[in-house]
Amino acid sequence: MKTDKKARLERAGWRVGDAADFLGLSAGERRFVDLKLALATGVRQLRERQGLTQAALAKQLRSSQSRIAKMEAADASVSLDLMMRSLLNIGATPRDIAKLIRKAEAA
Amino acid sequence: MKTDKKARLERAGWRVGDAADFLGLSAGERRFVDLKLALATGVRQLRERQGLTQAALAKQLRSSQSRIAKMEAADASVSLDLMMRSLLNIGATPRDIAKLIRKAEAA
DNA sequence: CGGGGCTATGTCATATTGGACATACGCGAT
DNA sequence: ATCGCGTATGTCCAATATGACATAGCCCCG
Repeated sequence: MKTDKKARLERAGWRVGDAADFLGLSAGERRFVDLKLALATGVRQLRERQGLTQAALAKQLRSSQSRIAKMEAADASVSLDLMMRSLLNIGATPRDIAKLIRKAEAA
Repeated sequence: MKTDKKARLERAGWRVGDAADFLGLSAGERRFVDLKLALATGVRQLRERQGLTQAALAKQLRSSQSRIAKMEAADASVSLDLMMRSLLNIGATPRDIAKLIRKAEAA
């Protein structure tokens, strides 16, 4: 894993390469955060493509600017549910989402 | 929407075709539940393919049999996060998940 | 007819996530 | 330098999801 990516994840509140490693869950967990990163990117792209500010999107989703920011940063405090709902309400189709997820393949 | 599907959703705690319809969020919400249904199905298939019981899977995921049951029923009380983590820990690749999501296209 | 193994459903206390708010940061324009 | 605008980050407490447990239903075997 590239160090800048690692740093980015750690800033986002994830503990990378720590004690969880010897537990069976870590492989899946890693994929999980990669997947979240991919969706986070998707949200930002879609939002920008529509020329919306975070605040505008927040209003549309009845959320808040800070949530959107955290979401786009794949902060550990935001759920996949919120990301998915956001994507779907921004106009992403299941197909678009599937595409985003396949991008997480590389990891 | 087929009536049996509707009934299943309602049993699972979703309100289908209700007041939310005139809010902007409903289209996305519908896609969201379809997506959950698709993933729920995926979890069950993968689990059965591996010859695991719900209890066994629960242990592997440090969860409980009842959560797994609700998850496979796409109960409104289970998050996408749990489903994703489960899928990933069961051996589903992002690619597999993307495929499941594309199945939600039809809806 | 049990009894055992598996799944379904309901409830509860605890843990995690949510929106809101405040505030800091970055950056271009005046 | 000081706005103005957008984004980032941190902290509240209200709302929602969690595992655990109890219990019920279903099959299948004896």
